[in-house]
Amino acid sequence: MNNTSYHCLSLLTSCKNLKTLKQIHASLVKIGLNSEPFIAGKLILHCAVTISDVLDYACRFFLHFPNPDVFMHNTLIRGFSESSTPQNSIFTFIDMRRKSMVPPDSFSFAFVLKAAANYGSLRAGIQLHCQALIHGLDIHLFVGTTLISMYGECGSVYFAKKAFEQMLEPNVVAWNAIVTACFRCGDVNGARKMFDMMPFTNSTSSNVMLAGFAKAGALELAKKMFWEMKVKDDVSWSTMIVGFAHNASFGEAFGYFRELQRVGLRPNEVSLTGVLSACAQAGAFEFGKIFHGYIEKSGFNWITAVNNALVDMYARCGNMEMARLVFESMPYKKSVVSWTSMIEGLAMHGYAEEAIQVFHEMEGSGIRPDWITFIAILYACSHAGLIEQGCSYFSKMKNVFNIEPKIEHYGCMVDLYGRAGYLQKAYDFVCQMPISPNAIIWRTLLGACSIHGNVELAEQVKERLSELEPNDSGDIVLLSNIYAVAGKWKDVATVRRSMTAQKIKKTPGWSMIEVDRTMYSFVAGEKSKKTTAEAYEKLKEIMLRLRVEGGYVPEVASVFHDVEEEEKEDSVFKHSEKLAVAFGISRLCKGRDIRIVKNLRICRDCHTVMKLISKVYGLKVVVRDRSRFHLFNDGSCSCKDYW
DNA sequence: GTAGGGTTAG
Repeated sequence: MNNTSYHCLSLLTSCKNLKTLKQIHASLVKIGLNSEPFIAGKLILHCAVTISDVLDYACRFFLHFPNPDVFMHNTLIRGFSESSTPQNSIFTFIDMRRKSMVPPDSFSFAFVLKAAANYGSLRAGIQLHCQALIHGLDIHLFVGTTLISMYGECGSVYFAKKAFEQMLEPNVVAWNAIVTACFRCGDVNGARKMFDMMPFTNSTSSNVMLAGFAKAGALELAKKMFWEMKVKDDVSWSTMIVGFAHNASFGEAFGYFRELQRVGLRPNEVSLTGVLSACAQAGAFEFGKIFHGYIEKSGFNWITAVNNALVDMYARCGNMEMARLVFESMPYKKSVVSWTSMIEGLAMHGYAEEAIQVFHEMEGSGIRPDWITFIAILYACSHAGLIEQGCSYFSKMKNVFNIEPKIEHYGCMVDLYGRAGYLQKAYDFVCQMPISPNAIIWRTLLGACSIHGNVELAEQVKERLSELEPNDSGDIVLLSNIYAVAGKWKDVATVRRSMTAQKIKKTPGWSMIEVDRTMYSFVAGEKSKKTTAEAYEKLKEIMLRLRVEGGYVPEVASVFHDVEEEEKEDSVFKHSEKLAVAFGISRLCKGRDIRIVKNLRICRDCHTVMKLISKVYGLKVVVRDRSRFHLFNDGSCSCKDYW
């Protein structure tokens, strides 16, 4: 290789964006080096892997290259395997087998199997396994390990174990892979068995177990193992903290975070994202701000993942100004997660237009939206009643971005039509879906029937739901409420009786509020706690003032059963968000916003009460319910009563 | 010149 080639190579490696890359490519063409296999390989490696989102360019270059070698094929296969269209990785592999004279090597299989795993296609995985067998590469150590992981990710623990058994000399990585595969397929006992049989011990293997237990929700097992571990590295601690956050054990997430510092370790970026996720879910705004301060001080604000967690935390704590500030001052390139978090945050707050604008900015910045971005944008449209725009994004996703809609996207579309009152259209849409609808899809439609009081359709939908998940308390309560609003008390009674007979309990509603850096939770109808008693006292006073000054009339139409008016009032009076807001008014300093997080959807009556409180008491109330944010200010809500 | 197992946000 001559000096010019070396010069071109070093230019390539330092190149960071498509514009410079195009310039280098042009000069390569000029001096005739673009057909040099080694240089061409490096060029394609750069487009397909190193610089993000220039895969199209890599592909075009590849297609025009006379006889691409195995390296170039592998690189393109690798680039597609991590993209939002892993199928293209498999197509490239097939093309290589059909058209090219170069046989695949162990790298080809490692990459293309990863694509099958990312695509979640067991069928493709098995066919590729056969191909590997034909080439005698199925027993290759790296290929074998990738086979195990692929089968695990495609949900077949049986094939994963088979692939493991066929390995000649499995090393520690292969053992860890089979344990992870068992966990991924929900085979916790299998994972434990394999772990006990392992001829190696290192801390990675134990961390595999911790992560597996935590993901399976077996926190007690994870804790037991964690405390028995002689060497706990920072991954062990981070794994526990993230595990707690995922399982809604927020107190323990914070506790372990403190403890890791107490034993003399420093928090790393993963443990920080863990505690931020706990803050985000619990709506712990004050805690979140403290962690933010720590992140700034200790220099973790350079890490994209940490910033993304901050954006999400602020958004879920109802502070979009701070979310935006973090988002806009991110030092490194924003990732697709950064953009999506921002879009979702805006959408949750009902700022649909802004969410759409950020989506366009994202397109302009060259970051390709992925399937979750589309969920966020469809959610924004459905919650703002932007039906035409929602439909156009849905088709754009398929036609422009080549992203195959998943069941979640179909769910958004059902919500889009249903919420806006096009119930028949929503129903037809469900019937024509190419994927068979799951319980969530039908439940979305049932929710729409509830909003628009369509009893007939609700009954049909509930029947479908009963086939899939017969004992879901939420569905039964929803149907009963639909009957109640329609005044069909006989049907309400029948539903209630069957619920009692089958011993189905209603999911208790809870609300949380942060006062003086302490989280207080309230449960509907609960009377035992001291804080609850305090809240009840204050609530009585508030309701009286709302009646006198705000002209409040209780909205009790959806109350569960046909009882006297006074009793109905009493029933909505007990809702946890009312207790939380009363507690906030009683404890928080004047002028402070009240922020509440609730696990279920806010009811119509509570919604009215919050609006009146914001007017009569002259304060801002922010309620994050199961599906979105409500910002109550001066007598109205940011959701414009559309939720 | 490219690869496999553990924790990272939406």
